[in-house]
Amino acid sequence: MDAQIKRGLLDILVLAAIKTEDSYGYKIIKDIKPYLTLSESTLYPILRRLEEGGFLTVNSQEHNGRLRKYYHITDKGMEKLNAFAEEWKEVMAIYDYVVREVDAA
Amino acid sequence: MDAQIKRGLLDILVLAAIKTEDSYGYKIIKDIKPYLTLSESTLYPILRRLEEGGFLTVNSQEHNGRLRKYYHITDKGMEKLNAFAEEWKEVMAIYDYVVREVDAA
DNA sequence: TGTAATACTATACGACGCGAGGTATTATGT
DNA sequence: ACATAATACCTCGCGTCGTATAGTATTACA
Repeated sequence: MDAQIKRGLLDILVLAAIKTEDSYGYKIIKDIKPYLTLSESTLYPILRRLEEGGFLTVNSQEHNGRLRKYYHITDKGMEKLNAFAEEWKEVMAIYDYVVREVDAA
Repeated sequence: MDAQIKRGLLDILVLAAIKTEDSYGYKIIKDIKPYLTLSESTLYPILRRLEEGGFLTVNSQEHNGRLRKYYHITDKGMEKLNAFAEEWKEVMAIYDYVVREVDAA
C-alpha cells in the first residue's frame, strides 16, 4: 500500500490492537501484520507518543525471566477510537470526491 | 479532522482536482476546501513533487497580465488515481478491523 | 552448535506539513 | 483617494514522523 496513506492509520491501528485486551510490542506487530506491516522502530516511538498523550498506560511484567511491557488503553484512548469513526465520514467524503473525478474521465 | 489521516490523501486529492480539467494553485485550494483545508505552503511543494514524479506537467500562461501556472495530469497521474481505488480496499480492511475492535467493547 | 524467534532500545536520516513572511496585480468598498 | 480583500505565486525554517540500521539479551529448536 502507498506509504503515505497508511501513516495516518498507524496510531489508531495500534490503539485498536490493545483495545480488547492488553498487549505488548511484539504481539501488536504480529496482530497488525495482516493489515499493515510495521517495524519495531516504527511501533515503539508510536507507543511512547500514545503514552505521553495519555492514550495508554504501560505496565512492565516479568514473562519467562524477561521483562515485557503491557500496554493498556485509557479512557482517552477509547475516546480517540470512537472519534475515529466520526472522522471517517470526512475521509469517505474525500474518497467519494476522488472517485467521482476519476469516473468523470 | 485529525491532521494525520488527511495527509495520506493530499497527493491524490490534488491529482483529482486537476483530473477533469487543467487547474492552477489558487483554484485547486478553493476546489479542495470543502473536503480539506490546505495552505499554499503545503500545496506548492506537493505540485512540485508530483511534477518531478511525472504525475503532472506544468504550463505557464498569461491571465489578466499575470502569469498563471496550469497543471495538467499525465497518463502516469491517471494510473495513480486508478491505483488509489484499488488501495482503498486495503484501507477499508483496516477501517473494518479498527471498528470491529471498537465494537468489541 | 547455531539459528530463529522473542522483546525492547537508541541513533540518525530523509520526507513532509505548515506557519510565517514576501512580492505584485486587480477588484471592491468607503 | 485610500484601504482592504482577493488573486496568484514563491521561499525558508521548524517540528513531527516513519524507518533503516544496529545493539542487547533470553529462549526454543534443529
